[in-house]
Formats: sequence, structure tokens, C-alpha cells
Amino acid sequence: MTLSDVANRAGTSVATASKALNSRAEVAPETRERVLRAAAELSFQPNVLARGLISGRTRTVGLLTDELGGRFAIPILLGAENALGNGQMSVLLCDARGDAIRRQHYIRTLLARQVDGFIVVGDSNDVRPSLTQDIPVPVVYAYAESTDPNDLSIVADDEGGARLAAEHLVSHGRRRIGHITGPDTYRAARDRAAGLRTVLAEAGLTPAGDPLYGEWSQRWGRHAARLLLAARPDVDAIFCGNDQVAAGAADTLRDLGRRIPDDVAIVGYDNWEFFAADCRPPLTTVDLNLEQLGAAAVNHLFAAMDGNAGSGVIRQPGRLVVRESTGPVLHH
Amino acid sequence: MTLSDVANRAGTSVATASKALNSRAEVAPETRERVLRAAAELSFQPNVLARGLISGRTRTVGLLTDELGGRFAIPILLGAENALGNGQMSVLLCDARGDAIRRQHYIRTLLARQVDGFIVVGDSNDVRPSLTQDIPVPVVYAYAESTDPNDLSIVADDEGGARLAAEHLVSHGRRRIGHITGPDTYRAARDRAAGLRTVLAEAGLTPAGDPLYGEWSQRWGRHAARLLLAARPDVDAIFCGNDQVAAGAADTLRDLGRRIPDDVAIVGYDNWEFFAADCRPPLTTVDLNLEQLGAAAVNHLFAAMDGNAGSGVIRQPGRLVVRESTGPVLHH
DNA sequence: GTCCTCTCCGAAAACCGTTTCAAAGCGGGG
DNA sequence: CCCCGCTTTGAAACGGTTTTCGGAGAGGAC
Repeated sequence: MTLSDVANRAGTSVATASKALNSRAEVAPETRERVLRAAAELSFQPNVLARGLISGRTRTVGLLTDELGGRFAIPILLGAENALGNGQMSVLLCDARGDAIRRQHYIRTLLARQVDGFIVVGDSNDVRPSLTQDIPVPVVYAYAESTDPNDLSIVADDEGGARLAAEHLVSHGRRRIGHITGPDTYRAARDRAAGLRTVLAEAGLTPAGDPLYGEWSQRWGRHAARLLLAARPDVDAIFCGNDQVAAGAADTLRDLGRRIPDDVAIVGYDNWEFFAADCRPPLTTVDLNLEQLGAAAVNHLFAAMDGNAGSGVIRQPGRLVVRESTGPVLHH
Repeated sequence: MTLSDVANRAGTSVATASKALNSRAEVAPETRERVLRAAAELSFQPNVLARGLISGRTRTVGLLTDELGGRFAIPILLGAENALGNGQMSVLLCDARGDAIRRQHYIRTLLARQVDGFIVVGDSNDVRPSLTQDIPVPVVYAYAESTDPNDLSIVADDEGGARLAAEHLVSHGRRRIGHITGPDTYRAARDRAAGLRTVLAEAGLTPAGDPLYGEWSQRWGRHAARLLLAARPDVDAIFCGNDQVAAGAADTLRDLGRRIPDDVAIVGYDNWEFFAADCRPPLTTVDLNLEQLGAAAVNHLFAAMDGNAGSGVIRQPGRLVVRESTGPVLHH
């Protein structure tokens, strides 16, 4: 991408190419055109180092994630990459795989490459140690909340999402609503349970038993649904902590002859299409809007790079996706 | 972030700072310490351009994908990122979302950033147009086969993987083996069917009906299994084109009272843990070894960057993952 | 043919950040 | 006081790219 490459491609000398690109006189229009075209084709950019302009934004941001294999980082990454592309920026991707040493190594690597900013993508929407003191460029935390309140964190609003789901169930006439979810070590699980609890309290309802905390698997969903039905045979809705659990619960309900949604409605969480849309019946669920979350992270990073750094925690609202598992509206 | 900044901050001269950072002698321990601290504080990184290393190596490769949202690109990316990290390189990620204009834009962007090479990650292990003529640096195609035989493509060996699955079923005494898979527009579906056909022919068996081509969904797996059982009530094994289809087929078998694996064995494909391991029963399936595929792509890219460019198609073998859906060995 | 203008080129110069080199400071011991 | 080793430094060297400058061709007008 050096000037001589451009000159070479344009079939001209370096000197002429330089003049053409700097809009100086003494270069024939046809030649200038040729040089400009060659420069465009090679997406040539004058080497800033040679001039005085070193304050060179590399227009690259580092994206540091911990669980790229999981299913949350990807939509965030897609949203971020899209937003960055609109700003003509690129993303350098690093997956620390949850290892602190690896993470420090990647931070150094990215800094060596002079990224203009960092997006730290969490894996569980939970609190995580701030990395900002190690990083002299702007940082935004996405799907994670930094321990340092001066950092800017953008998290999914689990409590709000759960409220959407619970309100949907309540407004459809469900009155005895159980909750099956993942490990209570996950803040997401606790927040979702809290959202449900709040809505039920507001509606004057009592939960059908305590939330069943277990794991984020279909297997647990199947097992817990049996437990729930045994303890509370009259439940008319189950709000599940994610779609896998919901798919498992739906399995058990069918095995036990309960009709969905006629006898029992089910709501999942995450809107993981492979499970939610292909379930029997397709699941009503809450979409985390992770792509918007990623895009929001980028926009806040841009603002920080322009000197308008924010701080605190921003909650990205979810979105209820209604499918057949909650059935038509019930009047009561 | 220049050396003089560091020297300034350390209260020393540029020359001394240089020696301190390069671990040369003739610098007092106390001074060296001061310089190192200043460098760390400024996260200084020597400007590579000034050394002899300029020969264009930015130690960055561009990874161009089409369907990051799909589940195949990610493991490849992880494998590649891991292999690159070992070589102290980084990956610039771009997702063209299947759009040709977007793809060209990203190619230009990545070239402008002087990536040392490209990895083009496909979304379906199928043939795709070569991009090499647009790219003046080495290119390796992963999970895709370039139309240009002079390019180097690394694909998953679908036929070989299907043979592993089929041989497993045959060696466990299954004799009436049906096949349910995705659309026959997918080469993966056709290759997997071909692998099964070959093994059955070698074993002197006839397939239980023609392969049922449909879609890659659980829903189709459920539906097709009903069709298969109606047409061939005596099938004792179903090889499914992927794990979702297999999970759907397992659903139907349970609904119809067939025991898995006692009456009918099931084998999936892809080893998508969420479906395969959490199925009832857990699925025997074929793992594509996508991480190795990504790592292999990187290694071939390194070779190409060193001037040893390869060409042709390399088939990355799969790996059989045995779970309960094919049961214990049957003696016959 | 000669002159003039316009265009382009090769070589040299300028710029930048880093490294190297030779010389200068500095303190202590003889 | 002088010598000597250690440390530091300013200036020059280096490798890289871009810009500048004088000159060389080409083509037309007279």
C-alpha cells in the first residue's frame, strides 16, 4: 500500500503519483485519473508516519471476549461489527477463554496494535472485575458489568425482560405460575426470578412454589417440570429461565398429557431460535436484543473516543416474542 | 506513545530509554527500572515501522465469513484464533452476511489494513466462487471449496464422516438403515448420503428406502421419521443428516413407542452439544473437528505466507462421538 | 529546424522514530 | 592531580516513505 505500489499500478513514477494525489498542478488529467483509480483499487492511504500526523487513529477496536463458543457473544459481536463497519472501523477479535493470563496477553497485544478502544464482552451478564486500569484507551463493557462504577457497562435487562414475560402470562389469565431456571449463581437467573416475583406481587398473585434453580439444560427442564407438577398439579403456566429449560419442560408436559398452551402455558428466555421456534409447540420467549446491545456498546465507545466518556450501567431492554406456547388471549 | 515520550516521562534521554528497553548493558538498574515503569504506564510499544521488519508483515490476518450467526463459523474461528495466537498474530474479523458488495468492501478494508493473509470461511462446506483474483495476499478457504483449483481449500470430509457413522451402525448389527437429512441442494447432505450408501454397499446391505431430503430442522426430523416408519416399519437404525433432524426423529420414535437404541438406533451429525448431548437419549453423532479445520487453515496460510503456497482440496476428517442412542454392541 | 509548453521522471532531500556511536560527565581511588 | 570505569547523552546513522527539484521528452507552432 505504499506510494510506489500505486505508481507501479498506475504505470507512472512515484513523483507523479505523489503530485496527483496531492492535487498539485503539472500532472495531466488522464494521468491523475489513472493514479487515483490505482490508489482506490489498492485502497492506498498515505503513510501518516512520514508526515506529521502521527496522532493516527488506527480505526480499529479490540473486542475481548471470554466465551466466544457460547451463544451470547456472537450476536453482540455481530451488532458491534455492523455498527463499526458503518463508522469505517474494524474489529480485532480476541477470545481469552476465561483465562486471566491469556486476557492480559491479549490486552497487551491489542494495545501494541494501537486499537482506539476496547469492548469487553462478558459471558453471563454478571459483574466482572474492571480491566480499565490496564487499558489506556476507552473501554466499554457489554453483557457484563464492571466492578468499577466509573466504567460504562451495558447489560441486558433481565429483570425487565422477565417482567415482560410475566405480564404476558398474567394478562392472558394465567394465575398459578411456576418458575424453572438455571443455577442461582447466575445473576441472570436471580434477576429473572425477581422480575417474575415483582409482577406477581403487583397482580396480587402468589408464585406457584419457589423458583426451581438447577442448570441451563433441557435435562433439568424435564426433571424440574416433573417436580413442579408433582408439588403443584394445578399450575397453569411455567416461566422458564431459558429456552432449553423451556423445551425440556415442554417435553415433560407432553409426556404427562398436559396440553400446551391449553392446560399449561410456557415462556422461555433468550429466543434461541433453534430451540424456541422448533419446539413443540413453538415457544413464546424473551429476546435479549443482543445485536442492539453490541451496537450500543460501539456507539458509546465512539462517544468515549470523542472525549464524551459515560459511566454507570445501561440496561438494554428485551423484547417479548410471542409464539404458540402461550396460546390465544384468555378472558377471565 | 513514542520513545521520546517514554524518555521524557522517565526523565532520561531517548538513547538511554532505547537501551533500557532493549535490555542492553551500560544502563544503571535504577534507570532501567524507571524507564520500564514509564513505558508500562504509557503502554509504549516500539514502532515496528522503524525497524527492518517492515517487509509488510502486520502479523494480522483477515477472516472473512458469511454467516457468523451460524454455528459452523465460530468453532473454525476459535481454532484459527488459537493457532494465530500461538504465532503472535491477530485476526481481523469481517462478516459479509452473504452479500457480495459487502464482501468486496471488506476485502478492500482488510487490504487497506495490510493483512498478511486471508481466511475465507464458508457457511456450508460447499463450492463457492474464488476471491483470490481480488486479493494480492495469500488466501485459504475453510469450510468452503474455491471454484479455482489453484486455491487451497480445506473442507470437512462429509463423506468420510458419514462412513464412520454408517460403519458404526453396521458393526453394531444394524441391517435396515434409513437416512433422513437436509435439503439436497446442500453438498453436505449429498456427501453424507453418499458415504452411507457406500458403506451399505460394501456390507452387502440395501438402504431402507431412499434418503429423505428435507430441511435441517427438528420439525422435519419428526415428520420424516413418521414417513420412514410408515414406509419401512422394520428399520432398525436411522442415520440423520444433522443433530437437529436426529433429535426430531428421536421425538417421533418415542411418540410411536419405539425404544432407542433397543428397537432403533439413531446417529446424528455435527455434534452440536446442545442438541446431541441433551437429547433423549444422548445422540451418537459425528464431530466435524472444526477447530482443527480452523487451525489447519492457519497453518497452511502461514506456509503460503512463507512462499510455500499449496493448492487443491484438503478434507478434514471427522470423529465419531458415541453416546447412548446407538446402544451397546449387538452380536448377531 | 528551433522554440516553447506541458508532462513526466530520476535523483536527491526531507521527515519520522529508533538504534548506535563516540564523546562527555561523574565519582572514587591511587 | 590524574586515571579509570561506569553511566548518560547529543548527534549521527538507519530504514522507511513522501515530497521536491531540476531536467528530459514529446508534441505542436512558427
